[in-house]
Amino acid sequence: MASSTPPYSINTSKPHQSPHPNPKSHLHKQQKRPHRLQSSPSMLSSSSYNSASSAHGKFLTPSSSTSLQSHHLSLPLLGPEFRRSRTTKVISKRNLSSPRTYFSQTRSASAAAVDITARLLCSSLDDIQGLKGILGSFQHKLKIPEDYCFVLHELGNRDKCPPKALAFFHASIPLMRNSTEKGKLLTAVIGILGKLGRHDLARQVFDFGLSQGFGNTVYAYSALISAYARNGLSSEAMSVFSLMKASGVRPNNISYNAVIDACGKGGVDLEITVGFFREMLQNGICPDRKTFNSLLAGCSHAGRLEDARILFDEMIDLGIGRDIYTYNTFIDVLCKGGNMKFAVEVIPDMLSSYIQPNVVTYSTLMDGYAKLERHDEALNLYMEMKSMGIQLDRVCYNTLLSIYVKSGRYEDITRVCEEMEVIGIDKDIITYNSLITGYGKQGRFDIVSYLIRDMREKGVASNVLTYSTLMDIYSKAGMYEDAANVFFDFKESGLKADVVLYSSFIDVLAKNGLVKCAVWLLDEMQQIGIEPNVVTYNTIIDGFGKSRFFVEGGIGNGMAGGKANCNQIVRIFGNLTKDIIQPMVDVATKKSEDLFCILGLFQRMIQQRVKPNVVTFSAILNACSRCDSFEDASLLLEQLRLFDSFVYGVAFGLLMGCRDAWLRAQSLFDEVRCMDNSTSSAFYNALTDMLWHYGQRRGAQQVVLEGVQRQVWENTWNEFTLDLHLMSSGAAQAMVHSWLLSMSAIISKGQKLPQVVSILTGWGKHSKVTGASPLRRVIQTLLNSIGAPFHLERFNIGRFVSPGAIASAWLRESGTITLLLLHDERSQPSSPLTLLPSLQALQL
DNA sequence: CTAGGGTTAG
Repeated sequence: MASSTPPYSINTSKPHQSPHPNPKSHLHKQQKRPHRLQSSPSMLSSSSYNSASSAHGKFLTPSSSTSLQSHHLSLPLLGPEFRRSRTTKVISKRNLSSPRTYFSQTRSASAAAVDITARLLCSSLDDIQGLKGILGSFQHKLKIPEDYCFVLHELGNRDKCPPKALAFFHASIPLMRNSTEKGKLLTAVIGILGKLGRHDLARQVFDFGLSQGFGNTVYAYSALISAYARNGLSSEAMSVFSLMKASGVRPNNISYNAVIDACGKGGVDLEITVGFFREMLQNGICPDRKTFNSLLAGCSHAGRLEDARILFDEMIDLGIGRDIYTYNTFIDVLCKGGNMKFAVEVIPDMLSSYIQPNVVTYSTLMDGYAKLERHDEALNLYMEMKSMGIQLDRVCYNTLLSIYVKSGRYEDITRVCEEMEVIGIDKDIITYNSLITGYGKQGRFDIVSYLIRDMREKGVASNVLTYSTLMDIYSKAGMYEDAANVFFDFKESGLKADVVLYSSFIDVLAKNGLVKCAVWLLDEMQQIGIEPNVVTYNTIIDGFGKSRFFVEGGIGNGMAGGKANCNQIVRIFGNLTKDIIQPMVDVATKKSEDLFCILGLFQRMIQQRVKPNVVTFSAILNACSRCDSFEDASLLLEQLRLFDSFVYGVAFGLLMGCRDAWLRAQSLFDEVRCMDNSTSSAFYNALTDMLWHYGQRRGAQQVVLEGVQRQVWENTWNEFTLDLHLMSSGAAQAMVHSWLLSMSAIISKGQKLPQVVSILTGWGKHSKVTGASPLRRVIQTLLNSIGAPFHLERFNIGRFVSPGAIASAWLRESGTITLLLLHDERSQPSSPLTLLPSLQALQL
């Protein structure tokens, strides 16, 4: 095609994924077309993953760097010394030995330990004296240190109250007889605090141990590394690991496993993670199955399917063996890549190794299907799991809930909640966030408020996702002031913001045309070290020209050059919701300032190497439609060239009425069609709107027909019914023309129209007021202007109807066809003029 | 010391 490879790929992959764009494609949608298999199609061609044809020994020698493999780990992961230094049996056996469990600790605990635990569980927190009293009365019966560790574990597992565990620790330390015993208690409390998500307290108590001279042990360091690992704080874990070595404490295999685990979870570059692994080998410490499982999880996180498969195979070759964790992690890698076919094929493999799939296996697979929107298959697995007698746990319930939320099966949400209640599974923050999303989507803000109160009562702490979710649901409902208040509440929460939180609030601002405010927020987030991603930018670009309210003194002027200021934003939103409509000082000035802002954004995107995707293009096209002049729009469109000359060529060509652009447009349309419906229809809507807006009405019509041919808008076009509810106003208007023309063609062939022909506009997707659909008004105006004999149905204001006979008579009138035919304001001569097939079919 | 779940643009 006429394109050179664009400097950026067009895709809508999530920023944290590592895309491997199909080099042939301009447009690429990750969610629907997982890329992992594309990069190496033969990778899993055998149903047996450890077949002889697989990559034996790849970890032992640097892999030959073929183009397909160059992005895989080409590493001598295991040097020859590893092979010699161990027999596979020793490692296998070590892994098979029963792990030290909570159960074994329970057995070692004395009756007194069980008693004091019960007492402490019902004692109140603020009563430190009481705690000391209880401890004093049991002291002589408690075994040191085992019983104390047992109590700590119990408090952690059952009470889930970090301060109480901490208080018990501090009260118990003086009772320990030496550093070793103190160290054991310290390790226990660090582990518990880490488990409870309080890595901050874990660090404090660790530092306390160090200062008191009993913390400088391999156990304490490992526990702290693991505490950070659990909470996804990989850099902290790595720095503790360094500190450990600097303090002269030699890491053991648990320390290495913990740091490798932290890296895998925390999204550390896989090469760095593997670096720890190599170091481990160099220091003569044997990796075990957990090491490999953690490495595998690292591959999963990084989306490196091929590396995961190599590891998965190597585990057998090296005699490490696989366990349920190995299989589940590997299945997860496949699910993350969307390769469900292969993911389910792992099950027979597991069974032949006498490992039964468990609730984790099922929830992984269910979620894999759900991510591909294959909800039915996900629910089938749920049924299968139930029939196998596998009890759902909290994670699995949450997975199920998210499937119901995504698929809009709201009545099932209630059922699942009741079921959880009956079984005695408490909702956690993920459950609450899902429920908030679900009920928010239904507009049940009463239930949302109840959920927030309920969380507070049950002591479940909100997290940053709760706030982003709330902002999103309020924003989608047009409750912008509520959305803004969520952001200000967040600032007082003391939680750490992330890119999604900022993007959500920026979206709220952008939806109200507050482009400048949005850019201030962009600055603010960068100042506190949060990098914007393509979503952040797309959101702002899309906000251009959306201003639908006026503010005293103008939004720009009052705060020009200043920083984002909460009070000012509050004031703006206050005015917004009070419907204060005051004349803007100069609307045109604001718009040109905003345009300037947007142009600056493109530069920032390029500087920060944020890759635009098809949504960026849609946003730019929409922004063009909102420009005050053709010149401004051209200026904006020109920026598209920086990103992708091919897409630019098509858009600009169509805008200028170049017939030649249609050939390239065809291939662009085909690429867009490979993406999911909402993504592609948004692009068609944006492109059509721009063409329509700038007078290229025949061009707009052609784009719409291309879309119809490719079924971009589901079931939009029937012979006698037109459903416009998924279309933008330009697209809808172009569509009405085409549809009426096609009916006219039908009539001219001698066919009769049915009793009633109708046009559906829906009620408007994001309209604040029911029935106040802008689309409906646009269509009404259009129908009036051409004198089409349609009227709104009495009890369905989203539907225009006309008796077939009347429509037919109107279409037969002499001037009607002329009215319906669309023309371009600009056209440029083309080399052999060809009518598009879609237009020929309509005999236009 | 190892596995699975929740959020953003169109």
